[in-house]
Amino acid sequence: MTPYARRGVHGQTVEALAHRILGGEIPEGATLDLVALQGELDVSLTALRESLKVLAAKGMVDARQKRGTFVRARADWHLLDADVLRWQFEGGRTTEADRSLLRDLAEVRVTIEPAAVRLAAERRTDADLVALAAALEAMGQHDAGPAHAVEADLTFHRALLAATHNELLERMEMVIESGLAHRDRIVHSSPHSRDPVPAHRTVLDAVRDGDPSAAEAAMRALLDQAGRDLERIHGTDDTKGTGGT
Amino acid sequence: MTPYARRGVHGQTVEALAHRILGGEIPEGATLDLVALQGELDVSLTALRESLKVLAAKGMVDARQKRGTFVRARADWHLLDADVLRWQFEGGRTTEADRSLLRDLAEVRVTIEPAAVRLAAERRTDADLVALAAALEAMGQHDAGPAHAVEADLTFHRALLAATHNELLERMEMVIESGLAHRDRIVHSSPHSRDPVPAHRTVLDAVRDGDPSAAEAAMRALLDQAGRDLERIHGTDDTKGTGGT
DNA sequence: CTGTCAATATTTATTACTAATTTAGGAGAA
DNA sequence: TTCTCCTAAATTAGTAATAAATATTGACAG
Repeated sequence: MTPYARRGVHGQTVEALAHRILGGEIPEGATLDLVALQGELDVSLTALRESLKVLAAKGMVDARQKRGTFVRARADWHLLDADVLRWQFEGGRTTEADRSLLRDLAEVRVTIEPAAVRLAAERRTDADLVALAAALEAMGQHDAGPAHAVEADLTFHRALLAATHNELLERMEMVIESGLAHRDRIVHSSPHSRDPVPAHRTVLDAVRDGDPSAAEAAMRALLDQAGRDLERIHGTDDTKGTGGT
Repeated sequence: MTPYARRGVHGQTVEALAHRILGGEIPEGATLDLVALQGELDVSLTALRESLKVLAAKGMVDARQKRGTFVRARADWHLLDADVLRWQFEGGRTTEADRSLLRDLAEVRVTIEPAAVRLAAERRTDADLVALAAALEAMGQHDAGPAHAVEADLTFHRALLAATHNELLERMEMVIESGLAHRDRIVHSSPHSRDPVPAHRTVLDAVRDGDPSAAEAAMRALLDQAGRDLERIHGTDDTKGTGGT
């Protein structure tokens, strides 16, 4: 499920270290005291090193002989990595950096998704359409619980990216997913939520018709509406609002 | 420099494994015979495990008890990771998958960069403008060698992403970089290459003026021209062509 | 002042062993 | 038969101690 093995002591060690670094507890450029951490986290040196290897693979730390193991500059973090993205949200309560990340996330969505639907409209196969229709269907089942609806929403957007038949764009799923997940944390399943299905159906129709411009317009409308809804909730701190992307 | 520690025996092991998997030598879903690999690569079991940890962090393998360590489905690979991207090109000669990846890369650029310059035009600081101007300056020095020109080109586009002040978009650099690097391998520094500076200057001017629409248009023109040039070279296999993005 | 060489400290890699876990498969019950 | 639970084997996960490699530092010679 998760990209790296999250099982066992090792996984916990990775998470603990990641949270410390992403939370700023261990600042950029700091050299880690391996022995101290070893005792602190209660793991062996080998386990600690394997954990650091995972973080190194994500550009967060670098271990060099003599100089020691140190935290790399934030500019080197693989912020597009699914784990790094998740850790940032898990880390702490809503901070300033958190808010900034959220803005960035939204901007990426607005960048990627309209372009993606254009390609999807041009390349979608019948199988893609089936997947999209199924996701839309699932979104319509309001009685299956809020978690179900969110999952269906995500599935729809994932299917959309898959329909581009561009492997790289498909991987942007991680970003879209993070954005959606957090959005959901704010807009926690209000009973008065606006029905997200119609807007999504408009997108699907355009994709089915192979009309890139209409698809893009529909997607922009969808994102724009979601953004305004979110803003409204944020501003008034009122729990009524949107129910979907 | 590289995200994971590439030094020593360990780095080599990671690369070797990565190439085997990305090259299809070890197919998706295959379970790895750790002991066999250990002897084959001539490393200890621990070192092998640490290498696999790096690959696990990039979504390429998963190690589960009893079931063994196996190659994950390609859909799980972190294709947006700089290393994974690089390994794919390093792996083998120009294959069909390679060509497909190249197309995907180009599409991502066309998606990201026009949107990025819009943001850059709105948010660029004076420092950003200085960096952009410096990169443009460097591009103009035709006598400094082809490698220098390519590096300057890259620097320009990197500075552009930085000017968006969106950390996530900034990380897309990896993708842009891969695209540029490979483009360069095809368009190997023709002496008759078209001067890339004017098109880039148009972009810079629009960004300086804070005109998002003009900036986007200029970037689209730039990408479009580069794409057509590349296509022409590809089609006619003629070495004359573009000299910049 | 500069470059080479060696001392030194610290990480990386090896070896060998133990522990934890998970799934396959069988036993027994419904 | 089929489902559940339990046992057992297989394999990764983790520990610890040691050896090797390598980068930094300082000293010394050119």
